[in-house]
Amino acid sequence: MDLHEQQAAGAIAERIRLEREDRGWSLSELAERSGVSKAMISKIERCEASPTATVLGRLSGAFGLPLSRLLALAEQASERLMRADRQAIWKDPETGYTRRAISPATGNGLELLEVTLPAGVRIPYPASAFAFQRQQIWVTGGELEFAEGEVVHHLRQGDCLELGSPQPCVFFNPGKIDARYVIALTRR
Amino acid sequence: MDLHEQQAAGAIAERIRLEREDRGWSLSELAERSGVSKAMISKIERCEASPTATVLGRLSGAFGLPLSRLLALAEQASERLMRADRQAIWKDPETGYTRRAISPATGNGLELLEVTLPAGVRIPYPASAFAFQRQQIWVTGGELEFAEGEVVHHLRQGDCLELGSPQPCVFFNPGKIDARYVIALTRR
DNA sequence: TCATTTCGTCTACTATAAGAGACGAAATTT
DNA sequence: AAATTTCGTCTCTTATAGTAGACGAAATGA
Repeated sequence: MDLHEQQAAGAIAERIRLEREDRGWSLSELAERSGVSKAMISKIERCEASPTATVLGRLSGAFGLPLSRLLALAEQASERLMRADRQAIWKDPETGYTRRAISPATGNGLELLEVTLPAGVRIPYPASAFAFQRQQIWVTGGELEFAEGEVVHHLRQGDCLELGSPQPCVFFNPGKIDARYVIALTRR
Repeated sequence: MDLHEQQAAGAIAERIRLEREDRGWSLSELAERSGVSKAMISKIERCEASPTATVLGRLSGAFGLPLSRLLALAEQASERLMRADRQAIWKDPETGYTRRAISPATGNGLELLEVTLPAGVRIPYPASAFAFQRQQIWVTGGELEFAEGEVVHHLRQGDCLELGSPQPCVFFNPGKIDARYVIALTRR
């Protein structure tokens, strides 16, 4: 279980306890309302179990919240300050492509990602990935060839590109050294 | 498993398959990227297993999406037309309080709920439940005593109240017959 | 045409989520 | 103060989530 998941699990646990206590419900009461055993809810709140989608659905139902909203609240619950050593990092085992989530979960829809793209690596994205967001790409090191639909942009260190309407895109590093760039995006 | 959960599970399954296929990834490829076995991903996509929060976290990580966003997309994926017989209903076993989700998941932030509140029943909500939404209450049958912080509103059939700033609220049915009302709310 | 690879499903097994009920601590009642 | 209730945790069992690897079908290549 990596850092990202640990945070998620802990945040979900806290959020469920919070929603329950806000309503003044005991474990037994929530158990009765949701149909999930109180032993299980206790374990979930203490991070001793990872709830299934089924159980999360029942709990969010009892709270009268859509599941996505319960999760969003959980993610928002964390700190406004995200220390460098707590930022979630994800690395593609195959290409060495690395993505670091800079922003705290409380991003108010604004997210910063720092990406390292090894030389020669090509990363395609479907148009749907850009459907509900605006984003900019700021190259901080190396060079990047960014294909936005049919249009190809050659970006060098310091360049910053704002993306247009959603299109299938490809990130490609044509150079001999790692490319580094920052993605800034706002949701919706 | 009630209707709400069935839909959720099915929608999650579809969404995961969609995100995977959009990226042109095979089960093996997603398995490698996410650290979840391809057998498990196959079961999840075919609704033969309910993924744990841990596994959902790994999958959303591989897609580069926050978990709440993946779930939100899953919920949005359903039809624009929500047939009456497919609307999720939740009933409090203790009080008989019933809530029906009228709107399709594609509500664009607009949700309609129809509530039946039995005579004499009292339902409190914490202020936090109203934090990121505007809502109105429209009484369609019986009468409703709605306490918004210190202020108490007596609502009769046909009345419609717009809620103010977030405060702890209480729904109470002072009458002798079921109260029925519609909640219209916009998120954020 | 036959071999090789790739894909998703299936089988068998292990790890763990989930439920039923017991238990001790704390609060409440009489 | 003793009895009763309420609360959250713990124990034990069962159900099922999750993994490793085999398998047949389809696609690809020689």
